[in-house]
Amino acid sequence: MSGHQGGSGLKRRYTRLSMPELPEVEINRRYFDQHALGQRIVGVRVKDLRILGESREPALRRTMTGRRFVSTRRHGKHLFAEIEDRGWLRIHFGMTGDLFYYHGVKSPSRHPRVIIDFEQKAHLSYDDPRLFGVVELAASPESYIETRRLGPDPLDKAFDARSFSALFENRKGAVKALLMTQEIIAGLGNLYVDEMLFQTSVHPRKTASAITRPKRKAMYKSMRTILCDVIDQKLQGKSYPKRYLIPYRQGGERCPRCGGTIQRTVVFGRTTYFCGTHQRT
DNA sequence: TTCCATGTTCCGCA
DNA sequence: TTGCGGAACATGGA
Repeated sequence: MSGHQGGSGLKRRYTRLSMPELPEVEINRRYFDQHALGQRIVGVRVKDLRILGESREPALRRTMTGRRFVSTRRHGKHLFAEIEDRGWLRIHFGMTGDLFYYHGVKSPSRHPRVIIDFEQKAHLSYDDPRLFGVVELAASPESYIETRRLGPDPLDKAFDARSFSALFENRKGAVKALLMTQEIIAGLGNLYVDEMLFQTSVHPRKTASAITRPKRKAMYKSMRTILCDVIDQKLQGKSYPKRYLIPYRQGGERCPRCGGTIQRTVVFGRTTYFCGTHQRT
């Protein structure tokens, strides 16, 4: 993972990040580190109980109040924050989750679901208009990952090209389905799966096990590059790098790589964009 | 008003 | 066991 400090992007607010996939969760993790770590928690307010997952509100309040967050971790699209001597808080951002740190009485954000109060009127708000996210207590990241059988994180140092390639063995389904399945690899979402297939000229419906070893290696490199570059670009407040598919997700557009036509279809139940010319079956 | 949405889970079926 | 399609969740924006 790119370990350097976030730039001006971490000072963003109060505009939303785009929908949360791995890069957005990583940016939120650094935002959490910068603003919430080490501060004493004086209160927890749950504005909508539907966001809580397995945890109950009194348990959440009791566990966190009077404590501090001492570290964070990210695995896939899950953010874990360690509560001193009390386990962990897990945040999943769903489709529309986001974090806002602010001072004062009134939340500047529009859909606060859980607000963590710190000393001196500082607050961290978890916002989520669509309520698909989850904020709950967890024993540890490891236990959660094991219980949910989550696959490796794409940016984990120990997750190398060989391990990535091994995921394709005996998989008869579409490569897009493989990459989207969190139990196989945890953290890739619709947008970035389409992007890495586009950049490596792989058709989203191609049978995973039929993809050659060299191609898998290229996909691995593309995956890491895309995720790291997007994190860096977004931290700098920039848009997507040149020749990315992402800005062309409307269909009928010209492919920025080969001039072909960008097609729209559905794979694994998700809207899928690809270039009909250079991404072959 | 209708359609769409970058996530996840569950169910039925092959 | 694997794989796939569809529905459901809840809300806002184009």
